[in-house]
Amino acid sequence: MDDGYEVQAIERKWQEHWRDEATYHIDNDDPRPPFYVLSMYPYPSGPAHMGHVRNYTFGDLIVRYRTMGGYGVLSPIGFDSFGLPAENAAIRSGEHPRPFTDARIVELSSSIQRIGAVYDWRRMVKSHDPNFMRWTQWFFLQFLEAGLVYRKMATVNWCPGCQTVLANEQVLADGTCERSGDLVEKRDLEQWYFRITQYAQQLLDDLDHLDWPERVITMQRNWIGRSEGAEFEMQVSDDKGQPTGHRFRVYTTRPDTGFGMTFCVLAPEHELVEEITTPEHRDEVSAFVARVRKESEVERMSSEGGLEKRGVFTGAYAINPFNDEPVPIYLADYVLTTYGTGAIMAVPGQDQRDWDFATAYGLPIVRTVQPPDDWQGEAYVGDGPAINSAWLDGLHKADAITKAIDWLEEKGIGERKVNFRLRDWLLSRQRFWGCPIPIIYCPDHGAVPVPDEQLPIVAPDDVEFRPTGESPLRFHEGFLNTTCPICGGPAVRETDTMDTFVDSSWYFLRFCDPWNADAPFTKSAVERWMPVDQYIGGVEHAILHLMYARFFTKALADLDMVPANLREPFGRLFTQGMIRLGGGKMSKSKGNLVSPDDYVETVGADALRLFILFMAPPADDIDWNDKGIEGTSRFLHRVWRLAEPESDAVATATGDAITEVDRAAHRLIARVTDEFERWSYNTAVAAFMEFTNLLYKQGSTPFAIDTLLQLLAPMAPHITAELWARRHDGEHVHLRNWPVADQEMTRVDSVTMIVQVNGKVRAKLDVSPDISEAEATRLALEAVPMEPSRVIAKPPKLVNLVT
RNA sequence: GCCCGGGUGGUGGAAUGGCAGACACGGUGGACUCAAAAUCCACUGCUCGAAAGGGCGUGCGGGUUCGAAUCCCGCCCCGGGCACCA
Repeated sequence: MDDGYEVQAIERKWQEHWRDEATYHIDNDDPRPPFYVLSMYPYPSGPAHMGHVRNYTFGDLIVRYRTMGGYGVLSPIGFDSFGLPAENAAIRSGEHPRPFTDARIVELSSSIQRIGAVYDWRRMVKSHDPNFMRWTQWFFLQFLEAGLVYRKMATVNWCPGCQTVLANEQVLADGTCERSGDLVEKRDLEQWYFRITQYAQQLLDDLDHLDWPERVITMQRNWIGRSEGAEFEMQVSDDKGQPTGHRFRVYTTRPDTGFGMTFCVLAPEHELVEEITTPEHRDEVSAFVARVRKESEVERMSSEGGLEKRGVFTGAYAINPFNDEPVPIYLADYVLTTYGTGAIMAVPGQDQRDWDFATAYGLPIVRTVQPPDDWQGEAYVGDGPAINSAWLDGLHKADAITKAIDWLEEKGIGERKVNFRLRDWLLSRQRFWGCPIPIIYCPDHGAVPVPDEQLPIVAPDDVEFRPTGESPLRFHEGFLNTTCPICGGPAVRETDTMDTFVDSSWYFLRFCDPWNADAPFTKSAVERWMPVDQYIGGVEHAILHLMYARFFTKALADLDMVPANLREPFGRLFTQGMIRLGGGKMSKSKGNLVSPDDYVETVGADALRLFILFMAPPADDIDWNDKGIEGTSRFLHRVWRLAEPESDAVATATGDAITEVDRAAHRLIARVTDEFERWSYNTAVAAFMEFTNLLYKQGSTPFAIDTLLQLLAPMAPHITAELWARRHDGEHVHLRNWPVADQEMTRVDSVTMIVQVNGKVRAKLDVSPDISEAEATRLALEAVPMEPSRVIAKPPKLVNLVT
């Protein structure tokens, strides 16, 4: 269609304008009130896909909206540029990951710019930039000094596909790697950890003050997994109750059920297993322990059904401190060393799994809580009076728990204990393309921190990638060999690199002060911008990234590197829905990416942005199809023909229509502003369409058109910029203030009043918005003559006549 | 199993106790055109009816209410998270 709307030329022109004029560059001394908008920095995987377009469209429209609202908006972007895909490409091609990564960054940057998203590009941050790595390594050393980093030998999750260990958070429920999908194995390795558990309680408590989606908060809460209970000591004995001198501790959330303990279970890896197993059970126990050690997490968890095979009797007993009776000690694979004490008291009467185990092994079951009369089930976990429990009898759950713990404490064998499911964050990765851990191993001085002045430690360029996937750092003599910072003697470097989630745990702080060469940032720059006012990203980061970044922020505040009152990094979080294709996740590895380029090159970025906004509410997942993109493109052409000064497609309103149209414009301001605040972008697009349709019918006014252009400017920035410039002598719509609705003008003269009979619509009347109840009733009865027994009048909306 | 979401026309969706289906896609018909595209206009939940008009309708079954897509109870289905956590 030749209406003069030359999409390609116009979009290119304005993108160049915003870039060359540095419209969205912001300085730290900007006089306007600060507002920090951030979309999660992307992994540079190449050109943008639809998920990026959606993410950056939301971010961009907020940047432009808040700027028009009078804020000095910080809108930075960076790249999460370390990671496995680049390293895997390097293994395939033999080429170093750096040029590969840099090329992907150029591609992604250009396609982000091509959808019209604006940033302060001067502030760009890249994880693999030595200026950034230096501080990532420095934070590691600061945390080490503060006792928030430690090294230990542990059984860890090993992904054979990625050839590296994984944090617990990176292993899916089915025991596979969240990245490669490989079955995760167990290995014993000496690894570095962040002591995130030290912040477990704070990470839990501070969730209450966040303006975050409820489901993300719930996911974090569950992941932290706080439970209250008691830990107490048990004496190992023979079958007669004669103590052997061994002791172990158990953790329970139900100390009130102690009288119902009829056996104990230790984890197969428990340190006491060897010592307490009696000679006649040794063979069976050894075989069992060996088998469990060999099993992967998945096999261990999936051995459902055959409970008989999941446990073994040690021959030893422990004395139940509540009634001094000896109870048998079993091993079972479902008891984990990593939670609680690795040993439990089993109360089959009140725990279904214990019930099942007791049934399978012929162990006694004693109920210690009276189930309700109509109770049909087996183990009863609900509340009720204690029974068979001597001095606890008759007490209800909460009181009984308190009394039982008091008793354990009085006896000096136990105490109240809070446990968390959250475990420390394993940060070592056996990969090349990551930020090296700045540690030197000296034969005499052990693990020694690299001195600050030697930072950053950057991996060498002359490396050879092995097809096995092993990190080249492990074989690079030049990198490996160094001297001990303490004694100067020969020493070797740590070859592990950091989890890339370390980079993303502080990048948002660097954006506040990205040019700083002497420090990661100044406190004042952080104070100015943080916390992020609006953070935007995918819900897939609900646990990993968002938990780690919260931990970092709290730790940095406690280490006096950011303002002490900065307890949370992201005040407001929005998690957008995913874009799928045919029901499945869209991803590069599945090869089902739909490229935005095709649409940008035809209907243009504005139409694509508007279409994605219009398709669904921002939080909803979208199953991609382009049915309808013609609709938003058609709409923009209608706007063009309406607003272009040379166009005569739409008549100018005359007479009463002028006021009517201007009033509608004021109502549009009120509606769209409200919808922007509520993230109801799909209905805001509908409002623009309705308004445009109205102008086509009623005729336009300059005020109506200008209002439309200003309100539409955040969503469709190019066309509105062009039309505004043409209408207003080269002025910039994005530099204007956001319009404010005139209350007087948003008033309507008449509204539709519904007349119902018994809740069914029988008539619709046009009435004044401030009609009285009596008048409304009179008009209703006039429209539907009858004698109601009751009248529900809700003027001016409706009158319901009840017979 | 537990915890969150969600289920509305042919399709995406709108409506947070008060006109169900805004807006858009698709479809049908018309105008313009030599024709097509584009554009513009009208209609478009199902059903009975020639029409006027009526009946039905928001996963299923109950309930609360003058009035329920919306609130409550029970169930079914779909998506996500957690899952032997003691």
